[in-house]
Amino acid sequence: MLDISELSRVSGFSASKLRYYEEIGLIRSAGRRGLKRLYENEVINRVSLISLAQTAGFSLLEIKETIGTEGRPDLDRITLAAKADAVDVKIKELTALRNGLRHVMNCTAANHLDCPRFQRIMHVALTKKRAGAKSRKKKTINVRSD
Amino acid sequence: MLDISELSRVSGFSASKLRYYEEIGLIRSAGRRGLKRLYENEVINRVSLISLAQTAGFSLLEIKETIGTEGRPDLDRITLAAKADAVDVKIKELTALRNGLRHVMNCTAANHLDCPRFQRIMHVALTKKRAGAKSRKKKTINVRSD
DNA sequence: CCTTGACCTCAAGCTGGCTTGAAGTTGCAA
DNA sequence: TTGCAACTTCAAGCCAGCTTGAGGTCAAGG
Repeated sequence: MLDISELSRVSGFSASKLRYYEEIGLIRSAGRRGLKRLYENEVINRVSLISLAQTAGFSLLEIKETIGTEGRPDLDRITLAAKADAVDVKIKELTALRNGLRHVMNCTAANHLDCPRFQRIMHVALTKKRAGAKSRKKKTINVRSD
Repeated sequence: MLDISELSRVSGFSASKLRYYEEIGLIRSAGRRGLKRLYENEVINRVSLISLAQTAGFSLLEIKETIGTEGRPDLDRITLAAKADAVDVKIKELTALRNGLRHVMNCTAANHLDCPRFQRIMHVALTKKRAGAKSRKKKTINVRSD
């Protein structure tokens, strides 16, 4: 069992962040010693995973829905599959972005964004990003023409 | 040349977002017709790239520093290389995350986060994420969690 | 020429994800 | 027993990244 300062040190999360996560149900303390929270060792894995999922761009709410509340491990295959696919899409976008950046580093074109080679590298990602313009559902929320 | 509603439709960005991006110097309008902004076609590539970079987790400020203000294409190799490397790290993390999620889908362990196979899949990413916390202290810390 | 509505500006508001601060409680060492 | 550092709660504050609203302007169609 860890107290909050130990968990903080081991995980790299501030104590306030850990309390906040507990408040919103992302992690759970196993009990108290007096007032003080006690955490099980498994929580370390959990916060690492949370951190990773944040890197992937998921909101805390999405993360909660995906990895569930601790102690209630009924992870839904469909949700998991959807998240895995979403991550996969992101991997492809980031790969294009990385390659694009690496090309630009060595590109002598005046305006890199208009360099044909750059555009070819980014093609899939860019056109996908643009494709959301109609029937969009995700991050850039429905665009009312005002 | 596009007006803001055309750019909005084509890019999937709301008009207010486009105005906001212009305000903070991320994009530029080529001029006005009366009051109304006119954008060059290249801006479409730019906003797509911005969107991609956001997916990669960069702040608008970082994006601005990396891709520069339009018309001033002095992209710095070192900055670009650093960003490309950062993206590369993220790709590796996301790959671990995706594989982890796909494993959990088919894993029958009671608590997935403690499943050894899951942990092995995520190992590199998880330990990296944890590395921010120096655990060089006198007291014996039981970081192992399985 | 007049209307219309798509644009404009500027300030204020909102959400997510925390941090900070004030004030209270407690385990533990002396 | 006392002292105090380390915790606690709860409310308020902060930043990024937008959106919303009120009120103004203007170019084009009737």
